[in-house]
Amino acid sequence: MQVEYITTPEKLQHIEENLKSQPFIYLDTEVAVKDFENIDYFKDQIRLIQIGTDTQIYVIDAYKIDKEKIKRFLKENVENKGIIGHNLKFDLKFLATNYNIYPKVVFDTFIASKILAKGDNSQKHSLSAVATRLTDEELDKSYQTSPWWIENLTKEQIEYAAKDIEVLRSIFKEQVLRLNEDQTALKSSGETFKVFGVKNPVAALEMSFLPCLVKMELSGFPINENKLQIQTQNAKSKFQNLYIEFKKKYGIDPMSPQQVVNFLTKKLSIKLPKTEKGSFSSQDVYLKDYEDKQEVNLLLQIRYEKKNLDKLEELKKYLKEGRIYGEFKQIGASTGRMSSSKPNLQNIPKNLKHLFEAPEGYMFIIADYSQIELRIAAEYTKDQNMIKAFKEGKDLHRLTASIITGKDYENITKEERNLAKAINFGLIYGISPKSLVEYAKNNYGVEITLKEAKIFHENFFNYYSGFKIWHEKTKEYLEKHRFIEQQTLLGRKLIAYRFTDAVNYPIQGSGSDLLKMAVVLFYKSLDNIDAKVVNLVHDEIVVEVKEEDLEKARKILSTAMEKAGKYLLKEVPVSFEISLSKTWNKD
DNA sequence: TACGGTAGCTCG
DNA sequence: GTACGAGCTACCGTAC
Repeated sequence: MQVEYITTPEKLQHIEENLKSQPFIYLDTEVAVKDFENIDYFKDQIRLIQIGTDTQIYVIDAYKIDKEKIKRFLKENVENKGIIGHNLKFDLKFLATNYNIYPKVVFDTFIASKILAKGDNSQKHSLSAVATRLTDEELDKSYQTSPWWIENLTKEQIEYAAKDIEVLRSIFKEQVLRLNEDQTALKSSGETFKVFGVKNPVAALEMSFLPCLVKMELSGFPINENKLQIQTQNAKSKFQNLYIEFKKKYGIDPMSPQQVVNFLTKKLSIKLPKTEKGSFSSQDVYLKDYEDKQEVNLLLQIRYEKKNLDKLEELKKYLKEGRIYGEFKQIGASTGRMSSSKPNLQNIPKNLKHLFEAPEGYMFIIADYSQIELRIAAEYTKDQNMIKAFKEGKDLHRLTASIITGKDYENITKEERNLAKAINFGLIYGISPKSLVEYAKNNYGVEITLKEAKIFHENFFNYYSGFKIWHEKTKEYLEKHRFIEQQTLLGRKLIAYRFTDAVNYPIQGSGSDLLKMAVVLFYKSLDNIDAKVVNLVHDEIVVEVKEEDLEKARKILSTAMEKAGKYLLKEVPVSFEISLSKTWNKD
């Protein structure tokens, strides 16, 4: 292993010569983080920057060289090259905050590993786990959390830092081979594709998306701090008062499921259904029928206030100067969807969305794809009736309502439409008539009998026969082979063992392909416009934009969403809503 | 006291 | 025969 430890500006200048001809480099950083649970991307400092070519490894000590000199070096030798690294979101965030460096062409072996796992959750994707799986090399990660802030690093620390790069080389090469084996009908293009020799369109998309995600995390999501504080105080006193009232009146803790169940069944003689584990369940939906009892009413109120309070306090934990800084996993679900945490910005209750507010002089553009999963399902199953309906711009829920009830399209009631909504969504996931009864009641407040559910189920499949065929084929294949390898519209491979997963994964996965592609296209056309994506929620994009750029940004976003839709869906048109608003609540 | 599982809630 | 994907909090039993 050829390792050079770089501690002077002269040495730094010297390696520039060797880097000049490299179209891409391997990169890793070590950061002086004392508490890995609480990383501060804005305060913590990069200690080492490891840069590798196929023959050389340079370990640059950021504590020994003037910051401005390193910055200039990175600007000229790193920012515009292809960057290969493992879990690059971490390194790119620090390069941005420490040195204002934003590479655009990247290949992340962590993301590649997740793509290659095809949705298998049991696989681990740490650098050492990937090394073990793909190469003959083993990696000792025990130095990862060693003290990277001490003045003179040990020889072992430097060697450890360099070793990561060495492993990276073999992993990258093996991954490119494996990704390229997996070519699909759809061809990809773009810089990422060319620089790294990657032909896999899913990899190309994910790698292009990564720098967008870095920007989004660093941007944070603006919130009205004042409103947040006041609302938290209100929620707190409201909850406390109700909590004390309940405890005084009934002598039990309303937050203890056990005590609540005992109280409801013994004292109020309420019949409760069982949970999966066989204990009684006191879920809100089962208590709705007893709302007129004051005990139940108070309990439901307490739960509602408690949820609000929890979410508000969770938000406050991650508040910094009027913005919430959350984290996203780029591939958080096996389907390819993102997930969000610390705090979770993808499950903000509707009644708290108004707190998110663009700062003075800025606005939000809120865009979401309409009935996207249903459209994807139509594309996927090639169901002619559903495709036709979407082409004609029909209200799909209303159409389904008329199909299952046999009534005219024009005479469908609100309740019937709600029921159809339940069926449309349920069918995507392979719902059974039995579950449909529950689902319709719990989510749409529509009560039907099992017999009715069976009829609706049958009517649905008879009309949307493309679905029936697709479901049957999938079921048959699964019975024969035990598992099935599905594919999203972009070519993301997903392995399913259960029927419900087999019909759901490609649809949910295609939705995530679509959203990511729209974001990538948006950033590509943005030029010098002061706009940035501040949140992504599966089928929704929230952009913060300077008021004078509002119209331009709206147009660019609209074009991006349309283009992504046309690229992925050939038979079914996409449709989306775009609204301009000061808060996350659409005005 | 620490940890993991479960229930219950939010979102798509 | 089974609707899908996430994350967070609180409770509660178990292990130390």
